[in-house]
Formats: sequence, structure tokens, C-alpha cells
Amino acid sequence: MPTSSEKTLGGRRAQAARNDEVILEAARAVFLDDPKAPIAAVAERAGVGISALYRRYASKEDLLRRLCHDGLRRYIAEAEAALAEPDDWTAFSTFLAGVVDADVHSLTVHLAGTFTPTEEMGRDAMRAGELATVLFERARASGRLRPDVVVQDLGLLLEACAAVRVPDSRRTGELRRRQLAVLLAGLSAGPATDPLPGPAPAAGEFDWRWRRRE
Amino acid sequence: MPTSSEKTLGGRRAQAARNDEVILEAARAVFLDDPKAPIAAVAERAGVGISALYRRYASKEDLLRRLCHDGLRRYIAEAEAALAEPDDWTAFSTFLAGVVDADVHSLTVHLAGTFTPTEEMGRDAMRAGELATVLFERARASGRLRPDVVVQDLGLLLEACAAVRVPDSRRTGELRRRQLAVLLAGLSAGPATDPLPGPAPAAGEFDWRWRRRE
DNA sequence: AGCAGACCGGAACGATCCGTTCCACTGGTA
DNA sequence: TACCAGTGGAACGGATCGTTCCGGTCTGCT
Repeated sequence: MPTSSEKTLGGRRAQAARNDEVILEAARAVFLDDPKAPIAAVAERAGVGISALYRRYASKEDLLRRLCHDGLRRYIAEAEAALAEPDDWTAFSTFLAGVVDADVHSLTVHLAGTFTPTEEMGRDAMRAGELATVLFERARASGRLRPDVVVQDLGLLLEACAAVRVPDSRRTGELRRRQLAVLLAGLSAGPATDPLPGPAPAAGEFDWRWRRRE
Repeated sequence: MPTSSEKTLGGRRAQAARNDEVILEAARAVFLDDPKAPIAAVAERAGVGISALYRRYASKEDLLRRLCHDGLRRYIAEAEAALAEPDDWTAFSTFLAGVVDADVHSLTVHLAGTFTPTEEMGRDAMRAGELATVLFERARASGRLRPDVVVQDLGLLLEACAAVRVPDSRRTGELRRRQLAVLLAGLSAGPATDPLPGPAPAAGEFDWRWRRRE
């Protein structure tokens, strides 16, 4: 059970410990590629049997919840790391780049609704929102953001980047960075641009994703 | 069989003719919302039985192909309409707005791969690409496009807009317009912007979507 | 009036697909 | 040596979905 002192473990125990990671990694890869992939696909990708999965997670929903929560934590970690950056705009853009690179959006939003969230996830989601707001406000204060964008636009932006997908995952990453660059340029204050149309996205307008679907 | 002189048709024939449209409309709405919805969902939405569907289309694949081809034709129509606009940039942006509003991208790209395309669709797809290129080149010639974008970036842009989706379809449309505005601003030539990163998307890089999946 | 058949609703069928359980087996551990 | 945590994968039961089929209705024609 103790994950510490992994190196001292030999043979069987070591394999078990290794499987912990292998399975999580495989699950992330598989569900990133297809949010409703079957459990068997994860086992196959991990090169283990199905039992190895069910020994660790009580159900598919459990695994999904874990994956999603990990993504949420990663989001928070990226935000906190970016907060250390002194330049406001750089902090903002590196935060977004980090989130896009880690494909956090697919891990959270696209998996949301397939399980009942825990309270802790609710708290983390709230914290994630606060951190993003701080970074956004700093970027706005720097004057490089056009004045008519709002924090909630970041959700659309991340969705747009996550939507880019080609069979090769490395290439997908490159294209997403490109997309992000275009979007950031679009969010930048420019000379005499037309105001953004429509009511800006409001707080809570995307909460429905977290309600259980189907 | 003749679709002309619809008004003179009474009773039963009229209902049949009406069903033709009702079914297509329902199918569009349903598959737009969920590309792999069951056939029964279409029938339910249309308020008809399943037989009414199978009387018109030999299989689900047939219906999907029809829908996709219609979308492709709509794309071409939007492009041709935009070509009439004298101002190059306006032509470009109204074209994109038209495609986004009609949700053509979901109808074509998201349905592609679920059926074997006909030769005519291949020709239409090629024509669509040519028209888009013409509009793009005109926009570039107008000088309002930043120099390092390529036609293929339009695919990413449309994908980004199609990715925006909330339960209410009217609101979805508004948010997509907003997203499009940000992206267009990002594509516009500005003062001293960093060059777009990564190899630009190349011709044929998105053809895989049309190959049959799963 | 009466009939043939176009048209329709929806139950039923058969083929998957998928989450989960179960059991036999293996190799490290005590 | 005896045990059992850890494992692979077949098997099960339920759900889903495309398609077929049958019984019924209404229309237009004779």
C-alpha cells in the first residue's frame, strides 16, 4: 500500500506499483483520445488485464473521476506556477499555453458529466476559477487585453484549442499552439477594432457541463 | 414522386411531401446536436414513425451522406454568395459568418467518416476548397490579413467556432459569432505581432477526416 | 362503392458493445 | 512449503441501435 520506498520493492510488488502509473497514463491517453472509450481499451493500452484496473478503481466512473480531478489539479498547478511570473501578460499567456499543452481542457470539461463530482472537486473547481480570474485581471491591468473581453471568454478559448485534433498527437500540439497564438492576438488590444459582438459569456453559463448527462 | 406542384396535392400525398422536409429538418437538428444519435431519435423529433424514414433512405448511412452533401452544397453557396461582395475583406468575413451561422462545419466534418463518400461529393469538396481559396486570396490581397496565415488555417478557425456549444442553440450562435470575431481579429494584420508558431497547416493535412472511421 | 396500393406507426429481432464479475493461475513472501 | 495479493481474460447480463416486418389507414382510381 505505501507508495514510498518504491525502489526497495522487488518483483511482484514493484510490478504492482508500476502498474499504478502505467494504468493511469494509459487511461489518460485513451480517454483524451475518446472520452467514451471502453474500459477494455484502457487495459489493452496499458498492456494489463481488466482485473488490474478493477483492483484499483471500483468502477469506470471512479477512474473517470480520478482522471478529471487530476486534470483539475494540473490546471491549478499551471495557474499557480504562472502567478510567479512577474510580467502580467507573460504570466497570462504561459498559463494558457501550459493548460493547452497538457490538454487539461479535454481531461476536465470533456469528462465532466460522466460522473457525479465530489465536494472536493467542487472546491477545486472554484479555486481554479479564482486563480484564472487573478491571472486574467493582471493581464487586463497590463493594458494588453482589449477591454471588452471577460474571464469567461477563456473557456471558449480553451475549448477552441482543445477542438483542434489530428491523428498525430505531436502535430496536434503544434497546431493548438498556433491556434492559441491567433486567439491571443485576437484578444490583444489593437487599433480601432470593432467591439466583440453579443452578450459576453456570463459566470455560470458553462456549469451545465458538470451536470450528469444521459 | 414529382416534388413540383406541391400545393395541388391533397391529403395523403401532401403529408408525404411535407414529411420529406420535416424528416430532413429533424435529421439535421438531431445529428447537428449529436453526430451519432440513433435513427429513432430523428423519427421521434420529426414526429413520424421509423418507417417514414426508411421509405426515403435505404439506410442510416444514406441519410448521413445526404445531410453531409447538403452541408457541402451550403458551404459552396455561401462562398459563391460572398464572392459577389465587392469589398475583399467583407466578402471574406461574411463568408465565414455565413458558414458558422449555418453550422455547416458540424454537418460536413463531424459527419465525414461515417459513410463512404460519393464521387460527386469529392468533386464538390474540391470546388469548396477552391472557392475558399479565392476568398482567402482576395482577403490577403486586401492587406488586412496578417501575412503568415494560410488557407488551411480556416479549417482550424471553423473547427474552433463549431466547438462552441451550449444547450440553448440561439445562445450558441451568439457565442460562436463572438468567437469568430476574436479569431478574425487574431488573423488581422496588426502592429508588430509575433509570428504564428509551428509549421502552418498544409494542404491535405485534414483529409483523414473523410476516411472511414471505426 | 369498392379495391389496390402507397404510406405509415411502432413492435420485434438480431447483432453488437460494454461494464462488471468470476475464476483459475502465478510467483513472491513469510 | 503454504499462502495469497495480484493478475489475465473469458463469460455474463444489460443496454443500444440499425433494420425488418406486419397490421392498419387513407387516397385516388375504376
